[in-house]
Amino acid sequence: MSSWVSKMAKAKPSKQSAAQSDGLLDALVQASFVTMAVLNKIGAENDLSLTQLRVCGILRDRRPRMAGLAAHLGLEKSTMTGLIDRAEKRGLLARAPSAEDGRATEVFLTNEGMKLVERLYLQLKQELSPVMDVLDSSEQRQLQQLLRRMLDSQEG
Amino acid sequence: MSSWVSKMAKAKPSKQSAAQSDGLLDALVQASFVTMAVLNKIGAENDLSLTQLRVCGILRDRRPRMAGLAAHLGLEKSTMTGLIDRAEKRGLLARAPSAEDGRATEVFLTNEGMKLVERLYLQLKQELSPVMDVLDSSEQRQLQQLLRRMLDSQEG
DNA sequence: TATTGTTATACTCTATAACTATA
DNA sequence: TATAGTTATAGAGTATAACAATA
Repeated sequence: MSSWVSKMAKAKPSKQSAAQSDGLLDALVQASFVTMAVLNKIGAENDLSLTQLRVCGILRDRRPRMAGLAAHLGLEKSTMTGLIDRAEKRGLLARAPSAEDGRATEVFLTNEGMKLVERLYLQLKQELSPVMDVLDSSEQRQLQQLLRRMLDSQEG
Repeated sequence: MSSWVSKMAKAKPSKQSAAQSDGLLDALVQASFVTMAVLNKIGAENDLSLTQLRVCGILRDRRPRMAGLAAHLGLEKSTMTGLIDRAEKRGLLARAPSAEDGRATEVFLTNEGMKLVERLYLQLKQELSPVMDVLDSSEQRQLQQLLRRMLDSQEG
């Protein structure tokens, strides 16, 4: 059996019996954990949780409402309140009442937030480049297209 | 600029100015969030956090010590204590003193934990299959190899 | 002395339930 | 009545600091 959610060293090497699709599954999961570890690290270095980092990334070119954000992230509305509260207190983003719906609140990045997000994106690129650059330019394009096709099938 | 950590609908379509490597970066990050969402959902359905799910996956074929586990996950020792406490109380795993080092504690899955992990792995396979099956068999092999090469370069 | 693990403490993330205001 | 958002509360995840036991 293959290693699933880990690449930690095994005590004993196990036999190679996984089906092909398990190999892709494991690779996908492991790659995700590596990517998430990088995102987590970048967040931690800037006092942002993974969720807050993600919110900032979303706000980069959008101005959603609280409920829309919550739905997109798969979180409860009440969870968003605290999340946005803390980021707002730090000056990264702000709230404003919606012009169309008196009940709704829109969320958007402040100038400081925008500057931070640009910095974080560059940092992300830097930290993942060594991994991506193991592949040559043509392979990178190939990988991107394969991933993109999977993602686009997800009601993209 | 591309969507980075999100595939949420944009208010206004922005211009296509990202370099090629940004495209791969975004695809990688988005694929990771999709994968993590599936893992999170499977965990939630079984009252397991992402971290606990991961610990169970690691314990599938290993018997690490507390410190090794913490180092592998990038967490503090004290965090592991609570994490393992809760899973142990649920009967999923257990602790035993190390034979070689009187200070060390080994962690391993109980029979119940093993049964759960096998079930979770099958569920993960089922939930990610629709996404992976967008690609044909040869493309899947290609994707796996590209990801694997990136992962193996990471001191694998 | 250094390492392994736990305890105590504090803060963030998250969900549920109850509430207010608007549609 | 239904929806948008907040508040109150509780449990889990996480880190820091201090500690006990062993190496």
